[in-house]
Amino acid sequence: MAKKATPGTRKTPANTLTRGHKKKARTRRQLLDAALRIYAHAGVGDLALNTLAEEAGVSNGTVYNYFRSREEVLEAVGLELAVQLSEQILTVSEAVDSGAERLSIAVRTFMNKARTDPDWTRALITVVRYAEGMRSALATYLRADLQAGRRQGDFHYAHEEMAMSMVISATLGAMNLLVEDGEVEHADRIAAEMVLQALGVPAGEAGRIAGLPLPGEGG
Amino acid sequence: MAKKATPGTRKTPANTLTRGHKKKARTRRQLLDAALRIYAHAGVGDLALNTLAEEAGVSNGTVYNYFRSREEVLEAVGLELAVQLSEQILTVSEAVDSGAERLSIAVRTFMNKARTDPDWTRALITVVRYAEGMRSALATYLRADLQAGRRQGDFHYAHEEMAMSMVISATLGAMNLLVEDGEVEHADRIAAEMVLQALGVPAGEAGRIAGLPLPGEGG
Amino acid sequence: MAKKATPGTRKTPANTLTRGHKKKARTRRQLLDAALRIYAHAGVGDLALNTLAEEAGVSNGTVYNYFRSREEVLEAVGLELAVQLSEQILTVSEAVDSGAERLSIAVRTFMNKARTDPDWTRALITVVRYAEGMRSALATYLRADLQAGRRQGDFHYAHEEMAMSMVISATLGAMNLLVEDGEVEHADRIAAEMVLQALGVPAGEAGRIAGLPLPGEGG
Amino acid sequence: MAKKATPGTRKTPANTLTRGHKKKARTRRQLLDAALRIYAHAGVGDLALNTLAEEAGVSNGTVYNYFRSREEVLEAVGLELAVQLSEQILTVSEAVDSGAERLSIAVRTFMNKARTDPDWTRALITVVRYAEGMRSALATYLRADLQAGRRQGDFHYAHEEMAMSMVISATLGAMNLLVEDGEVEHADRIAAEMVLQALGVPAGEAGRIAGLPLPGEGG
DNA sequence: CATGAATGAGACTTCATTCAT
DNA sequence: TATGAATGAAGTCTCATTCAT
Repeated sequence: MAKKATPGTRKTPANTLTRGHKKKARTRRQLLDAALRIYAHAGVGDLALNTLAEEAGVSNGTVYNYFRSREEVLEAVGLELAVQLSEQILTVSEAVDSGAERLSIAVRTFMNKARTDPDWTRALITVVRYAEGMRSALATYLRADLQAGRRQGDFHYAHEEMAMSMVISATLGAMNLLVEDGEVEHADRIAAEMVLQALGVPAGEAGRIAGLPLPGEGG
Repeated sequence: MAKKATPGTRKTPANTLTRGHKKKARTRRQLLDAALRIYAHAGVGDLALNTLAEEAGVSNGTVYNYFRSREEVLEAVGLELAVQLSEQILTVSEAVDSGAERLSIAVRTFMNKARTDPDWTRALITVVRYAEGMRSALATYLRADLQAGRRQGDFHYAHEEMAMSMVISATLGAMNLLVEDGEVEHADRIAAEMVLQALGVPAGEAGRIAGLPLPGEGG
Repeated sequence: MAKKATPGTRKTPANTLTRGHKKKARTRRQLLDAALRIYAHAGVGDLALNTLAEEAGVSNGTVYNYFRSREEVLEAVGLELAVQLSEQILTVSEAVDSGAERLSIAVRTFMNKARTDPDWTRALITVVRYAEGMRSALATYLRADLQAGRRQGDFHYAHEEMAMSMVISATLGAMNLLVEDGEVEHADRIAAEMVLQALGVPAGEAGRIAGLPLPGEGG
Repeated sequence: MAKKATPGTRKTPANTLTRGHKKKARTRRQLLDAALRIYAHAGVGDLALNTLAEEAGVSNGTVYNYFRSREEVLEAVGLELAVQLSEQILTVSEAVDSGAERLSIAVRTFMNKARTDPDWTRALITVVRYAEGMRSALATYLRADLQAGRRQGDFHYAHEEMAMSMVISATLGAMNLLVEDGEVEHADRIAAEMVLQALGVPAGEAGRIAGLPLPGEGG
């Protein structure tokens, strides 16, 4: 057939260790990781399955041992991202009761993630745009904090869905700015402060909450 | 670029088509309008030139008399939308000096546009996502208002780019909510109020500004 | 891309005359003819559209300018064959009133067709097997003759559907024998005689009818 | 039957598997049975080895322990069906000497089989269409009856191959009608009568023979 | 022998683009 | 310029077959 490269077929002298035993789980992860890498550098529309296979180092047909269709790949990637998202959110702010503080921590965590892991962030933004369902996943975590903040007298918003929509959009917008246009000093605090203010927290209080040390930051 | 004629693209070199450019312009507009209609109901990835030609009522080959490639069509559509956007913005708030009020008017105008013209709104959102340059067009108008508001002591933001990014994202997010999830009472005022608050306007003042009658609303 | 042959694409120095004006109709016919040729030499399952395109001398995508899917190609080929079939049947036996004679003429005509045009016959057999609807087309013509023959006291059958099924099957079986196993002397008369007898025509009478000169045979 | 050896593919070199061939034979049978079930509900083209393995309850790789290729599976299925066919034919009409009666019994037996076991019948029809060699297997049994009937003065046919071809085709056609279009009263007798008449048996005599009680029918 | 993940050729289909009329 | 048939690269998906375990 005179192929030119045949990257992931038979010889693969280097990754013999990948030929182990938990192959199935490993391959699935390779595929999902590869998909996230592609998302980070291209749009959803550009996730071609042969590209995905190549990036994951498997052959064309292997993708279909794990997903029944292209659509299912996209779903799975979205789900994967949502799971990673949950971990981001749940790890942090476990011991915090204030809804405002929790929201601030969440916003700042995401902003910092955007700074330290632009690829993951780009993938997230891509998926959120594509899969409206992703927003629901985000909203689930958010809603509790919004309601807590309101109960606690910190938040004053007229319409919960609008509030959630704007918090999510604004945060993603800020993350996008960070990822695309480069560094901004204290971007995480600035973003958190604006979000808090948007929800009715007075400027001074918003600045104070946004300036609290992040849990685990040692301080 | 340096092509010699560039007939239907951008500059229309003034020597070629002094005659018969009437129909030409009309066909071009048909194509752009058709593209917007398609954008509204599908994504960018789904703008097939076949479909575009059919929607515009011309044959597929004709598209290439006006655009050199699909890419150029997308660019032109983005530009077209930017122009319509300018009209939206400039028409309104001409006689208003307060940056905060001007911003409020802009946000509310867009929100109302989202309510009354969902197709145009969907197209706008689609294009903004696709063409990052679109954000710049929006930012141009926005920056003046932000700076005015700050000069006038209404806005207090720490980082102008962050502020612009969040205003744009939040507004588009709110528009999207309106378009996809249906009616919200006073959505325009709620959105404006939140945006103003995010920029540091105290709650009461933000509510007052967001509640002012829109110019031309008769009131 | 380093393709190796690219067989049916551009050069084709011989059929420059096909580049004429009635291209569309011509191409469609090329495709249908090619499909029949393929049917004759392979089964329905082997009608790959790239094979079809190559056989027809057009490119891969051109097929889809004429048919929306592979399924539609198969349908169209079946229909085409049915039309040619009608012509076969209707041309002959126009002036004959006897149902038995008409049936005999039909059987013999098909048998002779099998002798003189094995490819067409193989294609017919292939399609009949594949598309059950084809049998209906045949049955339509047949039913009238069966009923006429019965009214005229020649046919005596207990169940019309069974009778039609057996006439069709038997005739196609005989055609298949002719096509696959070679020459048989007076195959047309033998087949007609057996079919008539199966329908209750006494042996002598069946032999007589089957031996009548065919219309247009000059005799 | 004479079948007990032939466990693996074709020749079974006699030295290899003198032990443990019990399970092997069982798996092979599972595969063949599964193939027949699939044939009954789909075409030959749809017999995917994946599906076959699943239907047989083994993994896809296992198929290749019993057959060297898909082609060989198809052959084996044809052979298997031929064997089952022999059983059908030989069981019946052992004590009958008249060729006409034997043929009548055979036709009626198959017709009844079509009524009581549509799956087997569909598989048979599928295989006959696919494997031309199957017709030979049928012809072998048939030829003896045809010749006996002719010797005994019952059959009068002009060409033995044509006669066999038509008997087989007509019977299969009638079976197909029964299987696809549902019940027909006395379908077996009607079919037998028509076949006998086709072979030159006078109507009354054909009716009488076709109406004889089937051996084992208790009559 | 059994398993089932991996492979890759090949089929179907879409669509941006070209070009003769 | 307008037309629309033709093109072919590229993508989605299937499935017979191989092979390490």
